[in-house]
Amino acid sequence: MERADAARNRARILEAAAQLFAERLPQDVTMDDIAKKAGVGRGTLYRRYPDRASIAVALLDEHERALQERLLRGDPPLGPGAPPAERLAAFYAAMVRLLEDHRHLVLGSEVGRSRFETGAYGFWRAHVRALLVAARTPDPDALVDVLLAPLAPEVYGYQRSVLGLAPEQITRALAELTATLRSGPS
Amino acid sequence: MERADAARNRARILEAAAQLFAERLPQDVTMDDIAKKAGVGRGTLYRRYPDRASIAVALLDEHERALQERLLRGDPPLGPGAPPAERLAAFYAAMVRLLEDHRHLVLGSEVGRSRFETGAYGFWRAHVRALLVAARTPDPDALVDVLLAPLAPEVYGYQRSVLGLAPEQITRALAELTATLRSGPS
DNA sequence: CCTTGAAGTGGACACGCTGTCCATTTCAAT
DNA sequence: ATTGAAATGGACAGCGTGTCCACTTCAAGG
Repeated sequence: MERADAARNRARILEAAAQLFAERLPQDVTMDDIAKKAGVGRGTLYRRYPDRASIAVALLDEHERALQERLLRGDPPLGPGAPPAERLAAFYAAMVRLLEDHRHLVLGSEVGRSRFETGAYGFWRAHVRALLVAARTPDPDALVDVLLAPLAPEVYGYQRSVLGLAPEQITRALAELTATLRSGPS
Repeated sequence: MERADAARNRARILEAAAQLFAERLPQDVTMDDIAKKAGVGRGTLYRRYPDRASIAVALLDEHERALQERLLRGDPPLGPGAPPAERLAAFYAAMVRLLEDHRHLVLGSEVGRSRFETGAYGFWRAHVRALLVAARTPDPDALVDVLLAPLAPEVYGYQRSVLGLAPEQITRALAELTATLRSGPS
């Protein structure tokens, strides 16, 4: 069980980190900033979260879980039941939504480590790979990361912030990629 | 004009950096390492190259120029003349080749800054965008970065090093994406 | 060949961030 | 109230960065 002071500090840390991530670029938020803002010592911070990424992951966790749950057991086309190409399109749309709602957190969760090492990536990968297999795509293992690449937070951030594209435009462009599945084995 | 000692040191720096990038992960190569190995002071190094990325870019420059030249004026399908979908496939194949041959350099060229800021990305972007326009794809601006995303060095590195995929597999998977162009406006 | 000043050099320095360590404090179970 | 295990927080060492400037080297002109 978690001690009272521990729980209090955990909450403080997460709240402080959320604020800082919202107002600054993730790489400009230092562990010291977070500790200071949370009113907590360095050691306390490091005890739970070894780096920025793990804090962002903690903040993002519930949102990602919710989507993972819907992918596994939700209604079609996001959940099981629809044809693979449509499920992929629905997945893209949902991910764009997730990226849009938590852009800075997602960016923060990848500072330092590469996105492939995170648990979430493994889940998205397994999901899309299953869709590829269901669609009888040749060599799903090679295609899956290719199809996930456009969802990298930096790509999305570039499209939104620098190019000024609307989320719907991006979703539509991603939908074009599902032609890959629709056209069947080549 | 460049002074003799300046030219000598420039050569030393590039050679030292090339060796270090080859034997170590780019983020583990420090400016100090490069200066030390080149037998040059910190100040001298920073005078020409403000960061690691600019050194990697310098090393990569001629290879990227060569491909850019072939895209503009080479034979089809890489150069002008072939249908857009085939030119895109050829571009993918050439990029895989470039990534394979200079993987560590490409990775090094993106340490710190995001890949979208490099001059090279702008060129690849313009090229693919022109192909999309030629194929009468709706909203080329949204699709172009999506199609370039799988060529991010981290993605390629992950597929090669962690998953153990062969370059040909990756090229083939990328070729599937060109279905997006072949299927015509939706 | 010598002078000259501009270009180039290199290493010391200050700074900021990271991650660890441990003496002290706080908690909750008895 | 006691107690020891858990938690805390700030000091500390280490490392990499980027800057600064006294010194050196170059090459052009007399």
